[in-house]
Amino acid sequence: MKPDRPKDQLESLGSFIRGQRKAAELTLRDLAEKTGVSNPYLSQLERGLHEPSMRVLSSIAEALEVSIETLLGMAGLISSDDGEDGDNVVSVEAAIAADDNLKPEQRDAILAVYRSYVDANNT
Amino acid sequence: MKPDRPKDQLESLGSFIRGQRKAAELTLRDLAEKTGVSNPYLSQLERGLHEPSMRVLSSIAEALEVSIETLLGMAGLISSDDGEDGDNVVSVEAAIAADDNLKPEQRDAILAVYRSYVDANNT
DNA sequence: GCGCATTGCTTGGTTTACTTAGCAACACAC
DNA sequence: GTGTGTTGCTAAGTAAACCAAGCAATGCGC
Repeated sequence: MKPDRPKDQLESLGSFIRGQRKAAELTLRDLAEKTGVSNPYLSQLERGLHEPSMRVLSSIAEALEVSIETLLGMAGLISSDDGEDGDNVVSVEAAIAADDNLKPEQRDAILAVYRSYVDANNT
Repeated sequence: MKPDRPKDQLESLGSFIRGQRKAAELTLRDLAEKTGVSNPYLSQLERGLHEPSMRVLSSIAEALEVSIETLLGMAGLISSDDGEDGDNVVSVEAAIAADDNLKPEQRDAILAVYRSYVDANNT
């Protein structure tokens, strides 16, 4: 059984968002406009009543100028784990995905090549 | 107007997940069990038909042993900044070299593609 | 040939994220 | 006092995430 208490996490995420919003002297409607999320929903998020989607969360992160990792941490989703590097399973896919020397379409292309190889070898 | 291309992002996220799952030699049902997400929904995610919630995404990240940042990157949500640069060239090359799913000639081919991209972008 | 197990996928429904319209409370004018 | 303009919030509905059940296809043993 997982301890699983997303309730507190959502509340602290909400409080954090509210704090950041107030610090930036934004109203709910201001933030709604900047994020493209409706103000009533933002209100509910700040009170921990809902779990926002990635899209909403990243919009908020951008509007409030905090990193999305910070928000994810508050939501308890990045929590403990491995963030660090070291020797995590080095996968080609992960390395390519993380490589900012590549343009998105180049990433897709190279991944497609890679996958086609792996696929062919597995079948 | 936003360029609005969540479609491609979802598809590449899905492809990436599928690639990682295959690389780990897991079936959809295996992954479903590890993540607590139903296998039909995973199937749809891998085909880019839905945008997963943070909860689902982080479950998948954990099960596949990739960082959630990587998945967010594939989903186009971590987009811009994030600093380090330079030596992920090394890591991509290292990852390809260490990948025993690839045959030697496939390794060379993929490395050639990768280097040509990086080269083109740097000049 | 006939099972039967395992693969990925579709269908139909439940739950939950999210929006649009609107309300109560506190301001500052007049 | 009665506006008008804010603020945050509630209510009711729509859209989308997510699940349980089951189907078609492939593969292996008989």
